[in-house]
Amino acid sequence: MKSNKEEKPYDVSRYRTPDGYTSDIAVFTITSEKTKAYAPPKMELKLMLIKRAQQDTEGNLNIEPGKWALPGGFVTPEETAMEAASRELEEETGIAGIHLKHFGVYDEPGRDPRGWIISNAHYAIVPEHRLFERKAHDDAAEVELFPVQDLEQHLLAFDHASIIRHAITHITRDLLQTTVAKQFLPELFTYSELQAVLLTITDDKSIQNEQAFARKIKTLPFIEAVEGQKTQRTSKLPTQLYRFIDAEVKQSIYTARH
Amino acid sequence: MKSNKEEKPYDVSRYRTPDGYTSDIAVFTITSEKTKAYAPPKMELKLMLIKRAQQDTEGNLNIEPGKWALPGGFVTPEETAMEAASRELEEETGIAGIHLKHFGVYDEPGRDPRGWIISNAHYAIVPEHRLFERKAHDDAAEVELFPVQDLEQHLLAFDHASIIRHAITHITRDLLQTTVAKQFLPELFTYSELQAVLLTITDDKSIQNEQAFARKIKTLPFIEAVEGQKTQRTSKLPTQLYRFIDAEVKQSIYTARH
DNA sequence: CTTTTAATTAACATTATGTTAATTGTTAAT
DNA sequence: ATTAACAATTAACATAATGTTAATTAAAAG
Repeated sequence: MKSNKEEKPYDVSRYRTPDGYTSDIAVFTITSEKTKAYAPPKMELKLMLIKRAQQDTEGNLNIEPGKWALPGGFVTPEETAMEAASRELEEETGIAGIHLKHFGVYDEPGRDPRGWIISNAHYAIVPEHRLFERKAHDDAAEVELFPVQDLEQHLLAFDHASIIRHAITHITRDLLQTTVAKQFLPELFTYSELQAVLLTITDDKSIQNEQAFARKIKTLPFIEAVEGQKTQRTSKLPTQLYRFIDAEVKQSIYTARH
Repeated sequence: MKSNKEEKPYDVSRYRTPDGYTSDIAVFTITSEKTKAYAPPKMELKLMLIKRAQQDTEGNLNIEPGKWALPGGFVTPEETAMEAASRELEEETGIAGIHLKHFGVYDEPGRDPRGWIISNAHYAIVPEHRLFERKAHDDAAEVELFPVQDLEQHLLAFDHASIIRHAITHITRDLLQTTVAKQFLPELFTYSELQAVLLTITDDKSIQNEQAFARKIKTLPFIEAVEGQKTQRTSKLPTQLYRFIDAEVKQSIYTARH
């Protein structure tokens, strides 16, 4: 904030102020399908949306009814938008303590017919198994997981189509350029499980190639093999387990291979 | 926004609303110092800050006077925060049409003593030569460029110390992982000029090494050599000029070298 | 004519990758 | 007991990229 010429100190009443500040959440999960025993799973990235009801619980007509929308709600003055996201997510789905990341603000005039409402958007990563906790809580809205590919065809509320496109762009970039893939995986995982996560959002040849990827994972500075820990969940042959370690990742496009 | 149980449609008056929505801008420039003729310049990344006045032009006491702060101001309902950033930047410095990027929102309760004020933060890149246009406009506040290293020691307004740390983190990452370095350079540039820009924020060995970097630039898919275009501004030997081309850059930490 | 210097090229050992093939350890069927 | 199946792992090797050191080039400046 600069000291604006028209500004009187401590008096903000002269400005028109926003009619609301909301927090929206793009909830991603990866569903795993076991095609058979002792084989790596097929994975698919999905986004959770809720269907807006015709009317709220007080019987009032709802805005944008019947359309699919991101979960979210109004932020209160006692919390940050990220705290609100966490709270809303728990109210909506019963899931607490999950990974959240801010990725954008939506403040285009007219984006919300109710007034000047600013949306602070986050994406969340929920491991598939934690979604089972959800069932008990979905008392209100219709909730559904959509594969990220076929989202375009659905009728979305407000400017959520645009927000969702950005969310997918951001999570895709973060999966490739940060260690956030960790959030989709168990503490210990095999090379093929990590590979399956990455292949939900990329067709990179070096990641598709099993031999190359299995060789590469051993040299990554932010992943370590866990001595003596093996699993048979992806193959009959007991397979090495890995874990992410805290290591700064800063990769330059000017030194990387292309 | 979900259809909250307590929500009446089209009636937002029941919620407490923010007292203000501001747009702040971390204005970066790289200053070039020519140590001698026919040699690459020494470059340094700097951040522009303004010193908050004791009182505004109406003679009222100002808030957080004497502290250094990011330029910025209140967003109006007819514009986005980015448009406000662009407008404020022009009002403040007379510079129009420069590169802006959103990097965060600051909404911690109590961050601004004037009330519930949400800051939407951007960084801006201004080529050094465009700062000369500034002189005429700095009618009001004291403006100064600070090397990004020694910012910690200055007294900063509000939570701007924190915002500035994030701004530096983001521009550093973007310089290495996107082609935004383009914004600091002329249309055509030599390998040593690009190298000098990158070395303002990294000590990566492969970028420091001249031979390696000069060899590498020729293979980067997002940069092309401009046929027959050479310059002598960095050396006596006429030097090849390059330009950025539009090419999607998506680099994975799982395939890159470490 | 000589020195100076950034850019460029050369050379070569080292390391990483792409690719194809073989080996391993286990399950499950015969 | 033997064998087929198969994901993981290792091996092998040609190709490509990188790190490093050194030589060459072209122009300026004395």
